[in-house]
Formats: sequence, C-alpha cells, structure tokens
Amino acid sequence: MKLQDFIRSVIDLPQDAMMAIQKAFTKIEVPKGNKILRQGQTCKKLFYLEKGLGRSYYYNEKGKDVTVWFFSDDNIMVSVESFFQQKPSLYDMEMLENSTLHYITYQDLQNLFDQYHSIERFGRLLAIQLLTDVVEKLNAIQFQTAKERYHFLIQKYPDIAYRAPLGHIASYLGITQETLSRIRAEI
Amino acid sequence: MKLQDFIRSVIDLPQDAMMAIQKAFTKIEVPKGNKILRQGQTCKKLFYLEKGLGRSYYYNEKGKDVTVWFFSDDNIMVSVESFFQQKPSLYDMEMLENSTLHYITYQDLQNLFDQYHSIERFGRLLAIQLLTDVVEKLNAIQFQTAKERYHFLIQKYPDIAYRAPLGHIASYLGITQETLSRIRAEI
DNA sequence: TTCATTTTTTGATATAGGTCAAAAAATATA
DNA sequence: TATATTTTTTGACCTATATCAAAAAATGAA
Repeated sequence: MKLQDFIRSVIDLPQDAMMAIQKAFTKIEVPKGNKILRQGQTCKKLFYLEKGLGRSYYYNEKGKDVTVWFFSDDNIMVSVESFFQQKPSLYDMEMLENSTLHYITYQDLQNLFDQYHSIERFGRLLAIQLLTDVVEKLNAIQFQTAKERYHFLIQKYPDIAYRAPLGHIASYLGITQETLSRIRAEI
Repeated sequence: MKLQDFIRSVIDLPQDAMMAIQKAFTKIEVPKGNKILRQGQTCKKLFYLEKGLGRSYYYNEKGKDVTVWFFSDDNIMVSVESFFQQKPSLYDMEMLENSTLHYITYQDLQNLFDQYHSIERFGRLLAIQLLTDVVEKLNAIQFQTAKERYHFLIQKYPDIAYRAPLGHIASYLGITQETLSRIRAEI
C-alpha cells in the first residue's frame, strides 16, 4: 500500500496537511538482515513499512535472542517508547526481508504536529491503533496455552507465521522453538 | 492528585483549554463493588481516578474471573479499545474501594479535540502513556517466571500488591492463586 | 459476640512445556 | 554440484506451575 493510502486509512487529512506530511517522508530500500535501530540508540525515525518484513528483539539475561514484535506490509515500524519519549531503545530492529520503507524524523514530525492540528490527530489515532494491537497481544499471551497462542498468530498475522523463522516466532509467543515445532507437527 | 494537576503532569495547556477541559469533567463518588462499565456496553466515559482502586476483568471460557488491568490513584481508568473506537467492551470495570472519579463523555472529549489543538495533543500524549504501560507489562509477563512477575508488580505497583485481593492479582499476572500464595509465603 | 461467607494457605498429585542433545532438513557458499 | 552452516525436528527427561481438595484465616452480617 502506498504511503498516501496508508495515511488515508487512518484519517482523511486536508490537502495541505497531506502534502506536507508526504513531503516529510523519505523512501528507502533496506536489504534483508540490515538493522534500522540498535539497542541503546534513541529512535529518531518513525518508519512506514510499505513492503517487507521486520522485527524488534533483544538479548535476555541468558543471551537468548527474543523477538518482541513483528512488522509486516502496510504497518508502522517503530520502537514506540524510544521514539515517542526520545529515550534509548531497549531493542534492536532489523529487516527479515528486503524491504521498502518510508521514514519521517522525530523533529519533522513534531514540527508537523505543531503546524497542523489534523496531523496531531493523525498521531493520536496512530498511537491508539498501536495501543489496541498491544492490548490484543497481551490478552492472547497472558492466559493462553502454547497451542492457543500459535493459533492466535496464524489467525491474526498469517503472513508472519509463514514468512518468519520458527525461532523468532517461538520467542515472540513466549514459548521455546522445540515446543512450537511440536505444535506445528500436530497440525 | 487533583484533576488539574494530573492534566498538568501530561501537558501544559493554555489557560482557555485548561478551563474548557476541566468544565467538561464531572466528579463522582463510586462505592466499593460498583461497576462503571459492563461487558458488551460501549464505554462512553473516560474516567480519571483521583482516589481509590479499580479493575477491569472478564470471565474466560471456563467461567473463571480474570483481571485484565488494575487502576489506582492518579490514573486514567478506561476500557481503551471500547472508548477510543466506540465499540462494545470485552470487560467489566468495577471499583475495589470507595473511589473518587472524574469523567468526561466521549462526545464532549471529541468536541474538545475539535476545538483545541492543545487538547488533541493531550489526547495523543495520554494514548502514548497508556501504550508505554501496556508494552511494559507485556514484556514483564511474556518471558518471566511466576516469581519474577510478582516482583515486577511489587516494584511497579506496590500499592496494588497490598490493596487488591490475591485472586485478582494472580489472574492479572497470569498465574493461579495457589501459586501466588506460595510465592508470598517464601518471602 | 457468634455464625456464615469469602479469601488465603497448605498438601498431594498431574501435566504442559522447558532443557539438553543429537539427527534431519533446509539454505547458503565455494 | 559438494560442503558448510543454519534451521527445524525428534527424543528423553525434568521442573515449574496447574489442578483438585480441604483446612485455616479473615471478613462481614445478624
């Protein structure tokens, strides 16, 4: 989906605001395996992922790589707390496929928030959308068995279930890769 | 904390906006045990909890009462998805102590969003604050043992750990009440 | 106070899912 | 191709936490 269409799917901006926000985004291609943010850095860019696949992750106390979130086509890709509160990120963010992204810098976005009430609203609606996604995942994770969690993933993000490596999916669901492999074998 | 001070803690509103938003809130006292929202209803009010304790919860497939979130002094109390997307709530919300609340209706808030850019920004910042809280809980829950989850709660919300019934805390942490009781006994 | 109800604790047992290890399959590299 | 590397699967075993049941403690009502 084009950036413009994505923005429209969130809010119908007046012409001038739409022009201004589009101008503030820069399109980039990022190859598979590349990082767009490192743990400890403050996230200075908010990305729109037009096409591709990415994830955020960290290494836990035992050094195990833990996927926190997946990002796929037509979604915002950002370390929420780091970007919006401009503090160091807890996560790395990397692309799992060659991807097409558009980014806007924190400063440019703040300027647009100041200039356009309608873009401020866009920001609010976006935050609520992200919030809803996280709440949904929390509910899925908190009280469900490993099998149920996997079914949640297939249903909600079928593309991810098939495109991402099993180890990443397992840690995202809070289970081990062996358990996930066994669940898949059953089906 | 007074409503005005709470708003100030989020954003410094211009005088007129501050007056307008304060006027739109209504103060109420809600006794312990009372519900402020029922599952299936669309949440029409956003509450600020000046003093007291509340929770949101639902009954799972097995009929077990599961606490989704606690709300304590100086916080917003709302069913996020239901209020912001004006769709039926998945949860009941009830007060666990006699509480002092202030509410604003969805419609009044939308009108303020339309009228005041600064209040729109307040809304955005509020959403991001809620989002950060949920992300934090998700991380705490997803990869930690029962004991670690309980310590997260004590550290982050000590008041809740001591004021809420054990059964509610256990389901909030995604563990059984017996396990939580045993964890407490160890300490 | 006493009695009833609710909440918390304790005990015995069961099980989902973890850990460790190695084989098999898939993917990347020369 | 063949070979090396990474990812996934399978097996054996173990542990944290669930479940079921009942006692003890706390709370509320009469």
